[in-house]
Amino acid sequence: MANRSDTKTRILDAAEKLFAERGFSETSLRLITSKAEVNLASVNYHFGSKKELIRAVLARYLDVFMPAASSEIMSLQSADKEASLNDIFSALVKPLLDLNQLRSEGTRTFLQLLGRGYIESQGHLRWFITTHYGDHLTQFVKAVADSAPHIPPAEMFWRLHFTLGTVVFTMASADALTEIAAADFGEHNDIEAVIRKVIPYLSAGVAVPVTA
Amino acid sequence: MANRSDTKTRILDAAEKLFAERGFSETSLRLITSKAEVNLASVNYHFGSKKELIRAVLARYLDVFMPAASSEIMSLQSADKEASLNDIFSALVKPLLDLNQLRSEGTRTFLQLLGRGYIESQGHLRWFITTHYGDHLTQFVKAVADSAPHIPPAEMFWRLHFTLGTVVFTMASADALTEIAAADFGEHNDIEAVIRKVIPYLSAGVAVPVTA
DNA sequence: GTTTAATTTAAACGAGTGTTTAAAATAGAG
DNA sequence: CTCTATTTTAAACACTCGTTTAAATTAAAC
Repeated sequence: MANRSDTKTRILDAAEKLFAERGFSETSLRLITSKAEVNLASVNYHFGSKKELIRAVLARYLDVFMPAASSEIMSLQSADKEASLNDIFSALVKPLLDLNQLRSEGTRTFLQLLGRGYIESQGHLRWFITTHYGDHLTQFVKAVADSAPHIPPAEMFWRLHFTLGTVVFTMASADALTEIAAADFGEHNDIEAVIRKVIPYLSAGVAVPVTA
Repeated sequence: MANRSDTKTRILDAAEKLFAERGFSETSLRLITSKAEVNLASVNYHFGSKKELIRAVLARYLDVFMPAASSEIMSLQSADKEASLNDIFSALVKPLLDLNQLRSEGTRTFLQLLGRGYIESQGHLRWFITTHYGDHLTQFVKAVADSAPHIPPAEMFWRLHFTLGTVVFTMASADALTEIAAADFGEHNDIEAVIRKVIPYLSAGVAVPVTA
C-alpha cells in the first residue's frame, strides 16, 4: 500500500478548485498536477482518465450531499404539517452549508461543479448522476410535485428544469455576480446569502398557476 | 471586390449552427470550414481570429434583435396602461420569433448562442455585449424595475440574473429537454412553446415580495 | 535483508488546436 | 489584354492536450 496515498487527495483537492473556477475542458491535467505538486502521470495512474477524475470529484460531494438531502426531505414529510415549496427548497440549505465543514468553500465549490457539470458535459455526467443518484432525485421531484398539486406533470418537468437552470447558472457565475453586487450596491453576499435569495424566486416560479 | 464574398456568409452560417449545438471551444475552425466548404485560412483572412468570428456570429443576431426589442419596449411604455412584468417579457417574444425569418431556426440558434456566450466566455463576450448593446440593456432593466417598484434595486439585480440563468440554461439545453418532454409526456414543443412556458415562471419569480 | 508489489517520475507519443506564410487563382480597373 | 488588388489555397508552424511507456523509487511482506 501507500503511505503518501494523499496524492489522490491532493489531486482531487486541486482539481475540484480549478474545475469549479474554470470549467472542466478549460482545466488541463498539467495545471491540476502542478497546483497539486504531483506528477502529471499520477492522474491517469490513480483515476484512469480525466473523465473519471471529473466523476470522482463530483462523487466526493454527491456521496455526502445526496443522502443528507434525502434525509432532510424525509423528516419534512414525516412532520404533521404539509410541506410548502419554500419548506422543501429550504430543507436543502443545511445539507448544502454543511459541505463547508467538509472542505473550505465546499458549498460554493459543489454548486459550481454541479453547474459546470450540467452545462459542459454532453451526456456522460448527466448519465453518471442520474444512474448513481436517481433515487434521491426521484424522491425530491416527488416531494416538489406533492407540494404543488395544481401543476400538471409535464408543466412541472419544465419548471424544474427552469429551476435547475437558475441555480446552475447563478452558481457557475456566483463569483462574478457577488463582485458586481459589491461594487454596485455595496452588498457583500456570501454563498448562503445567495441561496437564501434564490429560494423565494424559485418557489414563486414553480408554483405560479398555469395560464390557459 | 469579391463576387464570391459569400465565403464570409458561408462561414458565419456554418459557425453559428455549430457554435449553438456544441459550444464555442468545442467547435474547431477545421470543423467550421469543412462544413462551410471553404478553406481553413479564410476564417483568419475574413475575421482575423476565432474570437472575432464568435463576436461576428453574435453581432449578426444582436444587431437585428436589440433594436427590435427596444422598439417593442418603447411602444409598450408609450401606451396608456402601465405595463406588467408579463407584458414586458412578452414584448420580447415577437422580436425573438422574427429571427426565424432571418434564418431557419433563427430563434433557437440565437438563444442558444446567447446561452453559450454567457456560460463559456470568461469576460470577453460579456464585455462585447455590454459595451455594444448596453443602452438597450439599460432600457430593458429600467422597464422591468418600473414594473416591479416594490423590489429594491439590489434585489432586482439578483433576480434579473436568476432570470438570465433560467433562459440561458433552458435554451442551451432546449434540444435535449424537448426530446425528453416528447418521450416522457408526448409533448411536442417548439421553441415558441418553451418561450411561452417560461414567461409566467420568470414574472412570478421576479415580482415575488421580498421576505424580511 | 531480500523480495515483491505499489507508486512516482521523466520523457515521449500522437492527435488536435489556432494561426501564419507564400504561392496560386481569381476578379476588377484602365 | 494588362496590370493590380483581392481572395483562395495548401502547407507548415508552434503549441497544448490527454495518454502511455519504461525505468526509478519507495513501501510492504516475509
